Amino acid sequence: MIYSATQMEDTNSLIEQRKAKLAALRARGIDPFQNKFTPTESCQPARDHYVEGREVALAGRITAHRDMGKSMFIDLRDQSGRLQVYAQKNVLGDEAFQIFQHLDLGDFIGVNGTLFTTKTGEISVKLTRFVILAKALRPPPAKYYGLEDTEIRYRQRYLDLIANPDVKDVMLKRSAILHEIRSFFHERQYVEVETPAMQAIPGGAAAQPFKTFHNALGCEFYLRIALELYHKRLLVGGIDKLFEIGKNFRNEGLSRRHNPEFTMLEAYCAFGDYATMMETVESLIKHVAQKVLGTLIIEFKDAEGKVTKTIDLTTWRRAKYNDLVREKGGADWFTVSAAERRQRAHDLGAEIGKEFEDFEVTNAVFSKLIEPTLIHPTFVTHLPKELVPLAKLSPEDPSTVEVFECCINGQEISPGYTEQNDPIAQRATLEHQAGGEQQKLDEDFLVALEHGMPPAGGIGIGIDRLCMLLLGQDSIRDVILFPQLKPK
RNA sequence: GGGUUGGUAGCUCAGUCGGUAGAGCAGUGCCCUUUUAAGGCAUUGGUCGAGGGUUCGAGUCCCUCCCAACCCA
Repeated sequence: MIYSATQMEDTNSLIEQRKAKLAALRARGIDPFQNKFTPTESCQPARDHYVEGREVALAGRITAHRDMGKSMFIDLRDQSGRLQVYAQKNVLGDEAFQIFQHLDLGDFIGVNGTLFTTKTGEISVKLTRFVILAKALRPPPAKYYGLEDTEIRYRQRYLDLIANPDVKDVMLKRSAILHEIRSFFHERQYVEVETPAMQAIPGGAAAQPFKTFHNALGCEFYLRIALELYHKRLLVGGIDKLFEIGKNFRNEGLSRRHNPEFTMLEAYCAFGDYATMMETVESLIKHVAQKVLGTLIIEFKDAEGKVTKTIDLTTWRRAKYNDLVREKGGADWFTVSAAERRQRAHDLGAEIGKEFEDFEVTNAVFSKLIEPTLIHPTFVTHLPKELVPLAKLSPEDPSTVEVFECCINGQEISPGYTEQNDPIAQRATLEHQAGGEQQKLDEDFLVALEHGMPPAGGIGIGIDRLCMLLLGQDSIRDVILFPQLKPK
């Protein structure tokens, strides 16, 4: 007996029991933490290439065991899937079989054996030899209920990945989405770039930054809130088509749709404009959906698996902002008085702050009453210039700008622009934004523009939100492996 | 920041009116050589999120705080 009752009597916690087993193994000269074991294949391929009697070596985690006394079944799991292993006392010998019987759920082992099919028709491995690769000192979550506790799921995501196969599937698909985005842009001869995450002046968006300090340089840095300004420097430098997928950091509250660090895609195309970028966004998302999901019809399901919402990515509507507002607020919306607009907005149910300017009243109607209804892809174009002060005016209607917001599932997925390349106009808007605080003005960026930036179209897409959309997840935390939580 | 709900065994959850903290699974021991949510018998396991209060007595009632989810801003 290597595990006597007396060895265990003072060890009543599950962790203590496992540590006692570890000590007992070591006492027998067995090191249950091996450096290497080379499997011939993974579990699923072994199953796929079934030949009765074929010798295999497999490695994985024990996720279930069924002890029959003088024989025993375990489930071995690796990333590819699960394979059953059958151990027999008369094959292994008394001592090895007893050690095998005392393995725990969660232990990693390597096995050698031959493939066979059980009476009940399950492809299995008849064990001839095994080695303990890593002993688990803590018990895994229960197998049938999975792991429900949201806090443990997010804080200890590895347990979530072990217990909940759907979670793993979402995370693997997120990886596939990123792969397909890169592949799409590479196919179109875009260059993938990397630009600084630590910036002396955080620009390109209006958001609260995180601050940090560089000891050797003796100065403060901010974590970037956008990628844009460095990308435009690269357009000046002659990199005509570029994209970056990187983390942005915004010092704001957390919610179902906000994580303080999030992944952003930005792409710029010299000699393109906002219309070029509409085509790009449409093609990109169609490409990714088709490759990763195999369909352009996205279904959102509730807990019972019932389809609650369907989004059709096959047709992409293009509509002017003012036209959408007129559809909702009346054909004469822009000809009545500002006071009348305020009254109508209120009557329609938009919340209007007392200090709202006229364009903000209209935008409250858009963002609260129109945008949430844009379920299927819609490019909203020609936004009023007050809303997007950095963008270029539309030659056909100078009260609007050459901008789009791509809305899907009732929210903005991607904004796109004809980028500002007039250094004097750019300086004016940035100086206005800085409010006279010279230290907030990115002079280096303005100097770059003065060297000449080609006309260009640009887009940004929040990757986390794109993943939520494509993978049918309602919370950003369910598409991020380690979402931000308050430290305990 | 405000509101709602929740936190009890490793996991999933009960816990009535304030009266000795429970179940299933997991674990441990015994039986069982083709099981698969294996089965049978026995059995261990608790800072009831933390702290304070009321009470003869608090998982339960009151207060403060922590963490999380959802809704709102």
